[in-house]
Amino acid sequence: MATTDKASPRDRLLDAAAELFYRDGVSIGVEALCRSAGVSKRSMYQLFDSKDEVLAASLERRRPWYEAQLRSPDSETATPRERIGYVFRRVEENAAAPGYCGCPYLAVLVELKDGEHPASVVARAAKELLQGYFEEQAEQGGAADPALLARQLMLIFDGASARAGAHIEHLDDGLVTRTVTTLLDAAGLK
Amino acid sequence: MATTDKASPRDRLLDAAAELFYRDGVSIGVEALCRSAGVSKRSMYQLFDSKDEVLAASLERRRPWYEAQLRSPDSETATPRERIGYVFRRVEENAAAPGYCGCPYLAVLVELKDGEHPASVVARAAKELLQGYFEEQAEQGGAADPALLARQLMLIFDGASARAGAHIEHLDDGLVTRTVTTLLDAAGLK
DNA sequence: CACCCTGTATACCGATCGGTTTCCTCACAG
DNA sequence: CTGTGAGGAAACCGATCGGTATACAGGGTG
Repeated sequence: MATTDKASPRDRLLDAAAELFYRDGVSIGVEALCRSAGVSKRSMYQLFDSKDEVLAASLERRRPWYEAQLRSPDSETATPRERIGYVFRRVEENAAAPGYCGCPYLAVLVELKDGEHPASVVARAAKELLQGYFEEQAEQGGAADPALLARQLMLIFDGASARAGAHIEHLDDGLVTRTVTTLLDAAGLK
Repeated sequence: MATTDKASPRDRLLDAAAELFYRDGVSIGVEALCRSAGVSKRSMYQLFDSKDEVLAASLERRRPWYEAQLRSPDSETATPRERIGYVFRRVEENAAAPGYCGCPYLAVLVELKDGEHPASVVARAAKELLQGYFEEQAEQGGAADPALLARQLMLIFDGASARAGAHIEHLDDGLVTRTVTTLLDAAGLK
């Protein structure tokens, strides 16, 4: 889609994989995946050992981008409260976009019930990273129990992502940010 | 499994479906499903039009049980706050049980990205029912904004279910009930 | 030119998918 | 006893699954 034709087969494959796995689920076939990427199955199996590895690699590839997206741009001047708020404003924005299907990492963890799956490992790491970021900010902001607050924020993050992705909740009225504010206040975050 | 051999093929089928779809996901095959239920494919396709209908019916069948399970036993004397707290204590208990895979309705909604799927309709109804229950209790308890509180509680419910089901969170230390208490307090629930 | 090296296209593999059909057994009604 | 209908066992259907192998086209480099 956004992938140029001059990109390497590997990049085309991973970009197509990220999009298709996200939109259609992990049960999308190798045939359809390769067709969409403009890459032959031969090349795919030359670059990766299995479809599972492609899925894992596509998640891994998106991680830095996903991470950067949640990081407040005015990272230097912002307060911890602002940085946390920024994450959830992004969630509300993303959820409103057409084609939103929730957090891709959580979706993969739910779809692949197997926690040993290579893609599950990547997804779990992404989740832990965000939780670590929350905890860091909570600590910096003087929260009474930074670890607790971080876990609470993850509950909201994943609950909101899952429900918006399943289209049983609309986050366009500040539900998430208001809820987060309540938790931040209760935690004593400056 | 727990199903007796004297149960009707329909009941055996739906019980096996509920268990297998929950544990292994919706991509489980009809062959395995029928084998596990001790029912021939012939009978299955005589009772239902398609595998999708079996899935939907199995969710529908579990709904009254699921619902009753979340309803406080001392329904008459309990306060709204106690009734809401009861739901989340059940979540914490269930999540600790081996083989827990999260809320089956949310899992189905995530796995079947198609919101028009018959099973998605059933799952969505189950979710709306719980949310309605929350809203009812919130109103009865004098919450400032009952609809808002109900939606907040659903965020926690689904976030906790999904994360515990994906085994990236353990709810055995009261994380959920403590978070809920914070929200109930902020909402001014008596 | 020949020689690789990538990469595409495609046929193919055995297994499984959702779904249909045939056959046969067994319980019960007359 | 015979008839009848329910239901299990299993063959079978075309399609698709993940994965492999063969054949061929284009672009460097000697």
